[in-house]
Amino acid sequence: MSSVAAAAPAPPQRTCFNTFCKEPTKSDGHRRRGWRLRSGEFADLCDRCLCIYEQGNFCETFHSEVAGWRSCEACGKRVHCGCIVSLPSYVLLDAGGVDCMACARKIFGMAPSPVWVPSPSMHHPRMPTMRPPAGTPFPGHWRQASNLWNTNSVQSDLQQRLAFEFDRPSCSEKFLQQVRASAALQQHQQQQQHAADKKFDEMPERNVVPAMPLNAINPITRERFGANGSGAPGLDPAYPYSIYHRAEGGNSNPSTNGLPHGHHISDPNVESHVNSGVYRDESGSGLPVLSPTFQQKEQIRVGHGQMAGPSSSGSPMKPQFFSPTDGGGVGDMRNGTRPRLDIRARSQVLPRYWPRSTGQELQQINGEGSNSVITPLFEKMLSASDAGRIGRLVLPKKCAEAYFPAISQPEGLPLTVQDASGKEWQFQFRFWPNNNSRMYVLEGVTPCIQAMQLQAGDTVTFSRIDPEGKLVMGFRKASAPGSGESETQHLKSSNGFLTCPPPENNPKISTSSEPKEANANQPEWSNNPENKGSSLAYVSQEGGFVSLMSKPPPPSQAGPVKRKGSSLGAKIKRLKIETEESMELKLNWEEAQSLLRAPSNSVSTVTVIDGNEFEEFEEPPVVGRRTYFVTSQMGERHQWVQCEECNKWRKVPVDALLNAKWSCSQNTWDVDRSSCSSPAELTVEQLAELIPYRTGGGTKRSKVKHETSEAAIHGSDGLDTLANLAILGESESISGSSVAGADLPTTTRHPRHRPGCSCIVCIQPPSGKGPKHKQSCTCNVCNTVRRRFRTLMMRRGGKGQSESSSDPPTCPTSPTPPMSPQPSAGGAYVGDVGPKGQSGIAVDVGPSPSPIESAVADEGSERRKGKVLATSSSPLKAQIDLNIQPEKEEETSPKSVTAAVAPPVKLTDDAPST
DNA sequence: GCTTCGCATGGAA
DNA sequence: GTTCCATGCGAAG
Repeated sequence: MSSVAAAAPAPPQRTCFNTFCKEPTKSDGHRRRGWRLRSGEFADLCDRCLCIYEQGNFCETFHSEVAGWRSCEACGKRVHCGCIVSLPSYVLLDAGGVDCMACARKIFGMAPSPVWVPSPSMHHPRMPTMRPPAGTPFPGHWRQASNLWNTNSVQSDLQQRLAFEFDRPSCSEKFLQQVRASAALQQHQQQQQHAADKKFDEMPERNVVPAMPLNAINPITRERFGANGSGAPGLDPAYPYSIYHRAEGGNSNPSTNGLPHGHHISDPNVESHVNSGVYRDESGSGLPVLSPTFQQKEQIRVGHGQMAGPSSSGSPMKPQFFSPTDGGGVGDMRNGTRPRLDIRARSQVLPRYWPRSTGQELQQINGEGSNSVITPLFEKMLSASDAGRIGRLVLPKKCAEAYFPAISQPEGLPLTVQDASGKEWQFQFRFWPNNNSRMYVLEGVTPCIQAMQLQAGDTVTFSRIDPEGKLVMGFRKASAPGSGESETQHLKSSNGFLTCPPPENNPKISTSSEPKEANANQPEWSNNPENKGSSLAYVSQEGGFVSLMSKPPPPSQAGPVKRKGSSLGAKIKRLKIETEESMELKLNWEEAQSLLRAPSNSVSTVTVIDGNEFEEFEEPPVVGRRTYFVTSQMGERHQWVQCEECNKWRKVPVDALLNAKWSCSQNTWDVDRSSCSSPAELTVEQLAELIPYRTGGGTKRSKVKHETSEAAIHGSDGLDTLANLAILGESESISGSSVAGADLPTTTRHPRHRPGCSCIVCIQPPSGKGPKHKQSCTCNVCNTVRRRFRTLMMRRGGKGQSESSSDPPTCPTSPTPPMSPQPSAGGAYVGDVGPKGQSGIAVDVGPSPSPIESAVADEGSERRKGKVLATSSSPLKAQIDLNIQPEKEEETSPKSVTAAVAPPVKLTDDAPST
């Protein structure tokens, strides 16, 4: 490494900046300025050094003994690689080695139109080398930055540091100076950068395609560097920074230079790139993928002097976007207002809005052979609000301020956006004042959204075509490639650029700018032919649409299924996952899929769309096969599940997760009863003792005892049973969801959410709201639950022998099974008849109850104690008044009770359980 | 009663 | 604590 470069910060001195020289410099006020230093000043050189430097012989003269000399692969000439002065004197070759600039000119000058080829592996993108613009005097203004690009080391750091600066006019030179100054640091940084690169590669945002020239002539670069001069033959002045890939045969080593075998200019693939202006990934994906690292480089390349570099936040990945119009003063945006040069805002664009447009998408925008430059600006996953009928697309503030015209009035201005088919849409770009800030929206997007058949979870992309300055809106369906839905009739590529025919050619896509009410009224998911294979879904009461048996979007892209009150949508939206991860989730979902079934009491509506039946339910799905948890006197816990085919009840392990469609053949735990022909383990009567009464019938415990039909058993699913257990003895029942959400129906004993009441019902938040309760939760509800359980235990302990065996409660998740009959949280005692004559069986039903559920259950238990005891042998005969005041109860609760508390487990709709 | 508009709210980052 | 933004919601048409 050159000591010259290492001594980048120029100290005030009177001697030649070249430490090998030490000649005094002139102090006549006319210093001989060499290269620019980081400080912005110039290396102060003596006359001799300056002269040599200007001739490009600085290294050869003064650094000949310094490490870093290499031989030109072509002519063998010694070239000093590393010092700041040597930067323009060589070109790094793709296959390794260097060419001196003279040879590089000869070799590359014979090449066809310049092309740059991305790495076959986005993990190791090819670092482009550069050549000077034709006619640029060497080593004049142009500075080769091959060192910079050859390694990732300097690049990220440098771009971070220079990002902001570079987007300003006249920063290019500064940038290049920085490049030169930083080149000396690269060797020290390589190790660190290697790790950083690895980190890059692991980042999901790596699949980013930069602003790309598609056979493009960047007007700015053309302007800056002039028309084709007298440079090397074949050099296109339109590509002053074009990246050359030297045909090196098949000796490329991706590990060393990121290029695959055969990636040379004669490669048909490469040729096609040249012809089409498309670069693409050769890794087999067929999609052009570039790392952000590459993107940044390419921005530098194309947008020389216009790049909005990454922020200095420390993130090496934050891509920045530029426009040839930015700072160049050319090509004002079509919509009237020049883009602002709010680079800070741009640098603050959140990663989730970073564009991930593929080259194919961009090509579709641009069209074959177009000379325009596509600049992906940002993208956004549509929220339910965005995709809804309101017609407002909330724009990320930073993106709006960075890429859309500046607006000072809330009314904003109309914005013409072109879609992939060339159709132009008129939106209103405006904002609302919001918390001393602004909230930017695009209004009137409904027609466009509908034309694209977009829904929540899909992604809209915004790009810009330069030099026209057109805004282009594309989209990407949530069922993106890899979802295995290639069989769909259209939009199979799941983006707005590939296979979505123009609306006029696609009867499924409205060409009207008027909202399609019919479509809008349809449940989005089921209405979307994209979702073939979907078969079951329900519309939530809140208006949210929940796919049930249907195939939902990947979790990473699924639109929110709940509206306000649920953070699921936002979480999902912000979840950045890689394809592999999404596949994992997909598989998990498929597993979970088998746990879903339609609610028993819900009437479905069948809609036929494109020959596919979609069954919709008004009620949320029931998750998993209904089972009944039973604990014997011996503490043995297991589940009872009914075979779907033969209706026989089978005993399965307590931890078994059963499909909604479970049959004896899946009884792998009991081979003797793994067939429907095997006899039942228990008689129906015995089962009736085990299984609580049916739902919704207003039946009481005593009634259950006389209920002997399996249909009766079947009529109650886990949640319903849980709820009914909770208020056993009441004439009303509570649905499972009501239990979870405390959306209790009106009872004769307690009004729904009576204001001011502190009972266990009223202290709960309204349905679907309120915090989730963890085991350590000390909220009022949970504390009340605990209190009441202690009370219950104490009361039970004070009663007869049956209660005396009421040990700490058990629950399905309890690690220590009880050794005696006991009520579990949400469970209930049943009679003395149990499997194989066992008595004192505690029954848990379904999922682990939440504290709220436990509370209700406990209250039900208490009520049972008081009310049912007199008429039943069940230990749960007491009754509790829902109007009980917890405070008063607390006063009467013994302090010494240390009964275990059922682990609070929040039961949510989206949590699969059995 | 429906839709649209504008702002407010609150969860998440 | 601040900012963003998804969405609720009331007012107006």
